[in-house]
Amino acid sequence: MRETSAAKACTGCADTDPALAFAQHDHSHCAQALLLRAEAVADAAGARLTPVRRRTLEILLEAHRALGAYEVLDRLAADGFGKQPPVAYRALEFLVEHGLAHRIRRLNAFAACMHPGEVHAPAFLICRLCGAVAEAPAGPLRAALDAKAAGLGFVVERANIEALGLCPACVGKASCT
Amino acid sequence: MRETSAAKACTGCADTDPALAFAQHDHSHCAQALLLRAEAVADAAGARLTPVRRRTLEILLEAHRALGAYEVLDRLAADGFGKQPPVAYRALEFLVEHGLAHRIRRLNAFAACMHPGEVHAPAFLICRLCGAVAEAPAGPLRAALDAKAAGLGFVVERANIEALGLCPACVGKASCT
DNA sequence: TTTTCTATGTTATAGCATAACCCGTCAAGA
DNA sequence: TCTTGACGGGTTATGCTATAACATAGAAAA
Repeated sequence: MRETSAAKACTGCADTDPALAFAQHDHSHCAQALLLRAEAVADAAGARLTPVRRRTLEILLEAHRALGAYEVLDRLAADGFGKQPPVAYRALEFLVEHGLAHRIRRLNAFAACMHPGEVHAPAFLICRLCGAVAEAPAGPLRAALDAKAAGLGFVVERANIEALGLCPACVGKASCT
Repeated sequence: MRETSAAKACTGCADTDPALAFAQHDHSHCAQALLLRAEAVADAAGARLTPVRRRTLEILLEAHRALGAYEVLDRLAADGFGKQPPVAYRALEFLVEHGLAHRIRRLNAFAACMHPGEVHAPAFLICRLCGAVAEAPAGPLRAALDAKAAGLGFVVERANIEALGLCPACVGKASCT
């Protein structure tokens, strides 16, 4: 278990200090809270958070990092769900559609959303050394993008903003390169 | 040929009016100019724009849209180059590394860079109906992203900003949906 | 209850990307 | 001149990512 060893108090991955995005912490209770929020979000949308879907979200939350679809699939299969790719892809698609997870294209991977329910345009910060992924609020960025696009007559519906670089923990290690 | 039918004057895809990003135009001479610029860029970097690499760039320029690696490969093979995936991927990787082309992850595709040599952080506007891709300057966005990341102790090295939506030509068609 | 729609599972296949190896070319140094 | 090493480009083979198409079961609506 990656995350249980860190005793650092978790003030909530979900909705408080973004500076904790890269901090190691025990987030089991944030995960709990996020699951509850997910139920509410799905309910509000008239969608059903079925067992596979719920378990898929749990898997993403437990991993606390971005997982490939096939990694998710393996864990679903181990839990007695179907073991063919569409099982994972469908569940993940559902989560992404309802804003409960995000797809990180640079990694061909998926990560649980840390702010479900809120309207948000996230930017992802991906550490190229340790693979950690943080979800940073990008409202202003998104607004700027929309404005820029509007100037060209383009209407933005969805946007991916993904940055590759070094996280706080790795930025030191890499400097000796 | 997609682009030769449009008689609209091309004031230069490369370096002038971004409003032409989505305009159909005969860009054969911009392509010529971009190839020259590419030679200069490669030369300045001490890299060699070999026949395969040059031809790959030409292919992207001729297509005037994003091409999958296998599409590029087919055309390379037709021109007598190797016909195995690594041939295309290596050439494309070279072009991307030297800022002569961009990888558009949302499409698993590659497109020629319209502003080679300039330091630029492009944002891509992808039309979900016609598939057109425009490269919009995103300097301010990138600056904002860097600042946001810095606040979290993250150092951005590369960023992808990709927007999915409707281009000027398609925004009308879609309104009746 | 019957119908209908949604969800889950399957098989099969398509599409994207890279590892590992071989060989030829070219330039620098022995 | 010969050798050596870096680089480029070609190959075979394989792995990873994603979706199409179809079958079945269960929930919701009529």
